[in-house]
Formats: sequence, structure tokens, C-alpha cells
Amino acid sequence: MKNNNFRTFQGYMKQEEHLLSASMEDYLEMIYRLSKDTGFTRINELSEALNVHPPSATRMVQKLGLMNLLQYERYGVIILRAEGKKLGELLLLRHNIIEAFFRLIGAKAETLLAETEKVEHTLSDETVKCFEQFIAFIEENPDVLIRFKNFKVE
Amino acid sequence: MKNNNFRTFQGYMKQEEHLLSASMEDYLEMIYRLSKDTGFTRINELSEALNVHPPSATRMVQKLGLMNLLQYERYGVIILRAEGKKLGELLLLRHNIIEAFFRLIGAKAETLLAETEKVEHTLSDETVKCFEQFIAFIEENPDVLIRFKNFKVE
DNA sequence: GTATCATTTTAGGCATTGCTAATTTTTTTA
DNA sequence: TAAAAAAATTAGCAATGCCTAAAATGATAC
Repeated sequence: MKNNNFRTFQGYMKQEEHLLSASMEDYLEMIYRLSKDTGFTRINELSEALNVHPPSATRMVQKLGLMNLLQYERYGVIILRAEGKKLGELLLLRHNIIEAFFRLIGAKAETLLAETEKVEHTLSDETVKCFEQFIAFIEENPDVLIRFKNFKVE
Repeated sequence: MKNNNFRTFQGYMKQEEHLLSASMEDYLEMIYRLSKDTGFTRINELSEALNVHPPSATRMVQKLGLMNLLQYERYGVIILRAEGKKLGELLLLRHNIIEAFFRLIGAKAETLLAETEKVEHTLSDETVKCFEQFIAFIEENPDVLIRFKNFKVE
């Protein structure tokens, strides 16, 4: 076995010149959700939504602030900057594509959210695009889905 | 947004009574691969295969040893115990299902391995089963794949 | 305006898993 | 069998991101 291409999970996650870690992506996506209507969110709301304790949210928000993805001052409100907004929107879009795709192929509803939240950090743009194309394909060819469902019953 | 079900990536990865962390799964899967023919492997071979440095492999192997997944003594060979073998086999099986599925829907060959290695730690058994069923479905209905490919061209 | 309450921050700790440097053990070679 | 080389271990550090406890700040009520 001279195949030099394997890595551990962490090895892969580091290797890429990922601008954002998985956690950063989670925070950014959630900030985008929460501030979509009102234009802002707060540490408390954010930490509750993500089921982390406030100090964890504070630290991450400070970090995202240093990266110029959002605007934040101590004890203040969290407002996405243009770049952060753009990323957040993409992240949410990606999330929705993956979720829709999993639903299509029959993933259990109970685990759908957790599944999507985990997977979304690990898929390449190309593969997400494949998911997207498959969704569009099924929309135009609903008979395929029916055949698949029948196949599964057997 | 009172939905209490979101978590950060790490939140999800911890939450489950996961016997094995993502890294543990990687090591176990690789040990299984490497010892499949010969019945054993070594720290050096393992660390090279996973692109980590030997001390990292030593530590993880010791940990897996404490979990009774493998048999190991200082400076010795690594031999999977029954439980470790069973898990390793399942992990490799899962890996292959996911890889085959991604290939089917058209994931880029260059990123296929990395993609699979990352995703495999984040999918539920049910979803992997969906992948498996889809593969079987396409095998029995190759016309669907042709239609999908044609659809993508447009 | 001050006391209370809620929110947020700071400080410090923990677990994981990677790394390097130095040491120990094993294997090979001469 | 003794010296050299290779392999593996130990020890200690780093980064990430979570936590708790205590302090600081802000908002509210009287």
C-alpha cells in the first residue's frame, strides 16, 4: 500500500486552505439566519440557537470580527459585513441543497438536520453541484423517484 | 427562531454516543486495510499510510488497544481483535459504498477520495443504506443514469 | 439616581489530535 | 557480538473549541 493520498479526518480538514473551519461555518450560517430579517443578532440569541454557552459564541464572534466578516463591539449587536453576508448566504444555500438532496434519496426525517449540519462542511463545491443537478433532474423526471421508491419497497 | 435542534459541528460530533471519534475511525479503517492480507501492520506503515508522524500513530494505537479493539505491545506488531476487525470491516464497507455513490452521481475523480474520507464520519447508517439502495437501483436501471447524464449536459 | 437583574466578557481549564526533539528499543550489519 | 541504523516511544507544546466561574457592563425598575 504505497498510496500516499490518505489522510486522517483532521488531516483533510486542515489540508485545504479553508478560509473557514467547520465551526466558523456553523456560526456564520446561523448568524445569517438570525439576522436575515432584523439585520442583526446578539450573542445570547446566537449561543442559544447553536446550543453552545455564551462565552463560546463571544470568542467566535470576536474571531469572525477580526476576519472582517462582521461588525461587532463589546456588548453590542452582531451585524454581518458584505463579505460575511455573502458567505452566510452561500452556506445557507448549500445547507438547503444538501438537505433537499438527502430528503430525496430517503434519509430519515428525524436525523435530516443533524446529518445535513455535519455533512455540509465536508463536501466539495463540485459535489454539492452534483446534488443540485440531481434535484433538478428529479424535478423534471418525477417518474425516476417513483421507480426508486418502488424499488426500495421490494 | 426557537428551534433548539441546531448544533455546531463539534456539538454534533460529541452529542452522539459515538464509540469512535472520526480520527479513531480513520485509524481503524486503515489498520484494517493494511492488515487484511498479512494479518498485522506496524506503526511505521500505519503512520505513512495516513500521512501522520509516528508518535501520533503510537498514541492512537495505544488508545485503541485500551479499548480492546486491537492487540499491541510496545515496539510490536498491531493485530486487530475480533471487535476491531468487525468495526474495521464495516468502516471499509461504508467507505466503499459512499465512494461508489459519489462516483455515480458524478463527483470529480480527483476529489473523490478526500471527499469520501471526510464524509464517511458524518453520515448516519440509515443514509448510507439509502446510498446503497440507490446504487442497487441504478444497477438494475442503468437507463436512469444515462438520462441523468444527458440531463447534466444540457 | 441607584439597586437589581440580565447579558456579555474575561480568565482559566479540559479534551482531542496533530507536531518536534530526545530517548529507548529493536534490527541490521560488519 | 558490538556498532550503526531504523523504528518506536516518551515528553512536552500548539491549535481548536468547548466548558465553568467570576467579573464587568448594560438595561430596567423603583
